[in-house]
Amino acid sequence: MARTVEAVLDHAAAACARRGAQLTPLRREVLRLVLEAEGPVGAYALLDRLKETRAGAAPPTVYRALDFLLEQGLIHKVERLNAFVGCAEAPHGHAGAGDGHGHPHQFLICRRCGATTEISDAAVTQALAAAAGRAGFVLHGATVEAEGLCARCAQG
Amino acid sequence: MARTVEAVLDHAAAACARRGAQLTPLRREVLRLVLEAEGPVGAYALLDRLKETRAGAAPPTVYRALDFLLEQGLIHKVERLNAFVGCAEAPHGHAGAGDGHGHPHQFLICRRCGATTEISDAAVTQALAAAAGRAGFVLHGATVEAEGLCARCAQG
DNA sequence: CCTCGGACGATATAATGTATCTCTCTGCGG
DNA sequence: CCGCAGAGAGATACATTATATCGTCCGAGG
Repeated sequence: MARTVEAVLDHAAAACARRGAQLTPLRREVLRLVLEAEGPVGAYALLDRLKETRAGAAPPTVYRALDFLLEQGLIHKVERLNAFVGCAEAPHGHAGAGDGHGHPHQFLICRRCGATTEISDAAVTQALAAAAGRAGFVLHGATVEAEGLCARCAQG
Repeated sequence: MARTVEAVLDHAAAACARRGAQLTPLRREVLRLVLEAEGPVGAYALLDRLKETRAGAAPPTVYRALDFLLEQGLIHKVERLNAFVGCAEAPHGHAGAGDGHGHPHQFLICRRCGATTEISDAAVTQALAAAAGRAGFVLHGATVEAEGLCARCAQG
């Protein structure tokens, strides 16, 4: 897994460079922390972890890095949790499309175990686009976060 | 408009009573403030307004009332804005269904003027249910918030 | 060399949300 | 009438999330 994360980081750095942005050591470190987390992580949890290697880290340190990573489509914010997760599709490469910054995606959030799964369902995206269009609304992006029980928790 | 709000409040009180809950004067006052607001209102904006008539009001005062109103399906929370709006369908009467607490709904949020429109699109709801089912996910509710330009702002 | 802009450090503060404890009111059984 | 249980609400403190502001460093380009 550690190797995988490093590979994703390298890939992310290359993707940023292609767009004229820089995945600086700090930003890379924050991205690593997000990717290494088991699920969605809060900004202050990241800050605590970041402080282990960067004593001077403060809230803006983390938020600036997170903003950058969001813009680059490398992470997503889970609005219902005020937390962040790595983008499941970032390794496959894509840039600021569909969501203003990022690709169309949806989250399935388990209320029992907290597991958060990213999906990218075309039917949902299309249905929303159609509904918005019907209202004369020009769609730039959407937050779609489902709550319920994941397959594992639903069985138990 | 004032008459309309009062009518909605009376209707809401009746709906609560039917479910064995009470729309107390405090809760009614908070609901009134939400309904009178032009768009989504933050909890602390409500608190400030509430203090005009209830000097002792504190954060828990507002949050408890908001929690109650959410449970009763009389208001919704807009996660992207950390703000609250009256439920567009509450006047027509419905109770905690589809969303864990509330009916399935979606928001269209204008990034220019902040206008927030509630819609209830069956195709979106169904597409999301289908996608969740495919992942073995038991859906309880969903937050669907689109961002873009409302019809008015898109024209200008 | 200069200076300009982006990234980052550092401090402070704002905004949002909870925990907890107490008090009061109300209805109800003794 | 008394006292009790439970909901609603007051009050303080705290926790969490997010932003504002200012200063410094450093590399790119003139």
